[in-house]
Amino acid sequence: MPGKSKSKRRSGCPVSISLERFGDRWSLLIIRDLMVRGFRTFKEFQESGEGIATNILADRLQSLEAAGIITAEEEKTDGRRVNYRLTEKGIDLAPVLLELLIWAARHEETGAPCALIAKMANNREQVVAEVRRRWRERDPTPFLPKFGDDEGSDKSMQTRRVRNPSNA
Amino acid sequence: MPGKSKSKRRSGCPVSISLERFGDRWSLLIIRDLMVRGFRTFKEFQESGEGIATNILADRLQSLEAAGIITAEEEKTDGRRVNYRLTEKGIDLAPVLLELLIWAARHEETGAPCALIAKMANNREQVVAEVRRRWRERDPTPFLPKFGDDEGSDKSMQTRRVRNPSNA
DNA sequence: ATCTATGACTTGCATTTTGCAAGTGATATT
DNA sequence: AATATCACTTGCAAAATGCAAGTCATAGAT
Repeated sequence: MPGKSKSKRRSGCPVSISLERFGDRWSLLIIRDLMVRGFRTFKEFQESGEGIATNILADRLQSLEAAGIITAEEEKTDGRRVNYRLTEKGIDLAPVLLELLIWAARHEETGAPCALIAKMANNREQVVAEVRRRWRERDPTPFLPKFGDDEGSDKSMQTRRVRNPSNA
Repeated sequence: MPGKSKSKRRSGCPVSISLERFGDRWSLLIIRDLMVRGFRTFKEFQESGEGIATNILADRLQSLEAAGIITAEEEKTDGRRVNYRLTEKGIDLAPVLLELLIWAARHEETGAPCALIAKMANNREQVVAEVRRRWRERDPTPFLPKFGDDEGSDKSMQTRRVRNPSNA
């Protein structure tokens, strides 16, 4: 469980440390939803469609908060509701998510529109800058849709594979 | 266990699919060692210092092979030895690893030399190109050292934090 | 003021995955 | 033939996970 046991590190390698933070199947999905889908509350994550269990969700939110990647604060207008938000440390994961997205779109059968991915792959800096802008200005407009969860999304847009535009 | 159960996908999101492939604490470390440390054999991974158990190592090597990220082939000169190597799908993870490295070096206390990380952050394309070149030409020279595993590496080189050179 | 609904968690418990120690079998070396 | 090495397997206890069912503190309606 990432961040739960504050045990010793396996090594000083940055990659290893990163994996101790979010080397599980859920943490980065939560970060993704916070970053590009405008999610803020427990409920939204719970219903995001990936099927995370509530105990795991609660655990991960706490881990991420303890790691300084997200913050949790009460909504003033509704005392029941907690708003989660990425910290700067969290938003700095944007390039990681982007590369993960580009890789999978290129090598796996995904529900992501081919044209969109290609465009992002060719404008990484701009994509990251825009994501960052939305975060800074608290613009909750989703940056990316839900990518063919067998719902919504036009079938003709689904990608088979994206060519590698800058390989050698 | 990534890639073990060929169960249904949680969603068509590329990020989600990536995490199903290597969303655990070990897979990306194996890929890292293959990519930048010139590791080839089971033994080398086992002794890499992160302390992976042999059953997990065997499992991950199989998963990664099944996912088409690495190949396994017998050494001709020694029938016992298996040489693992990244496929193109595998080497295409270089940008992901690089971003993970940069993020952790910036936000966590790592054993990575500050100057080196800063240089890499400013020359991402070149770094990826060089890693790819070594892969293509089967150049086994390690690209990165072991990063302050409480051994080797000059203490004065250890990073505290790397400033964010391109943030706004 | 009470009653019902909602949002964010906890708890219990069965199932799965992990980590460690100890094999196993196929080469290679002596 | 004896021993060592390498790449795995197996057994088993410990930890993580998924699911269902609470709890608890607001909020809004009656």
